[in-house]
Amino acid sequence: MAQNTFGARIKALRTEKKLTLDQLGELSGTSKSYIWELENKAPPRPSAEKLSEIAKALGVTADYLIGSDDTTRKEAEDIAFFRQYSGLPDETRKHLRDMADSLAKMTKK
Amino acid sequence: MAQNTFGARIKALRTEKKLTLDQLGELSGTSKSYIWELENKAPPRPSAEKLSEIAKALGVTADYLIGSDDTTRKEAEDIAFFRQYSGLPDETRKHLRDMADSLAKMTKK
DNA sequence: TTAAAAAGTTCGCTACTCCGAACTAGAGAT
DNA sequence: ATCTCTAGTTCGGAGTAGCGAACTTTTTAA
Repeated sequence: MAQNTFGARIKALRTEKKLTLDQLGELSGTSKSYIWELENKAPPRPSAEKLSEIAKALGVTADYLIGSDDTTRKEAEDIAFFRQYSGLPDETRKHLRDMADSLAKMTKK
Repeated sequence: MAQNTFGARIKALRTEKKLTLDQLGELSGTSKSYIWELENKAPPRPSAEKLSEIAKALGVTADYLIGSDDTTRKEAEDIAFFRQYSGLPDETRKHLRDMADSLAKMTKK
């Protein structure tokens, strides 16, 4: 059982994505033992670097994981997506927008 | 002279807001000596907690300071604002939206 | 059932974060 | 020129982040 908000959020996201400790460790440039400690030991005080990499690997913002503000998970995912989108090349962004249009039409009628 | 992107961004924001090392330290729950080290020593590896508090004090996102992605400063400020806005009570948000409307009209004509 | 593989847990150690306190530089007043 | 106030800089050390490697538990395969 997670001992803290931060750990609980990581664990929730990790298990939902069906990642093992090892896999998330690899994805975020850290170790499985440390991921486990973050999830289960209190209080966790990761470096900004680790936090950022873990958040990126899980597709949310760092602030959501920290829980420093009351950003909701949905918001965190949206912002993370927006950020990723902003960094894509022009053509890819257009591609994405087109797909969004199609999807919007499908759900509308 | 700042020795790294991270430090350069903090320094730029701090001096722009006319804050001293001491003041930013106070605002972000840290010390002036440490703020100075972040600005001038390489490579800085602050804890997530410190990073988050400093970002909040400077009104930008943590990810912008880290420079882990290519989020622009404008984006970082917008996102930080959006986040803050989202956490405000209904009435205050309405208030803000009204003010935005007025401002929009003024700039339009 | 049981052997092997995968996932999770523990722990000791090294290296680095972060602070306080002392020091230096600069700016203004007299 | 000197005094004072403020801002910036240096540094030693306490405490902890984060790792690897060994260990335990759970899952999978036969």
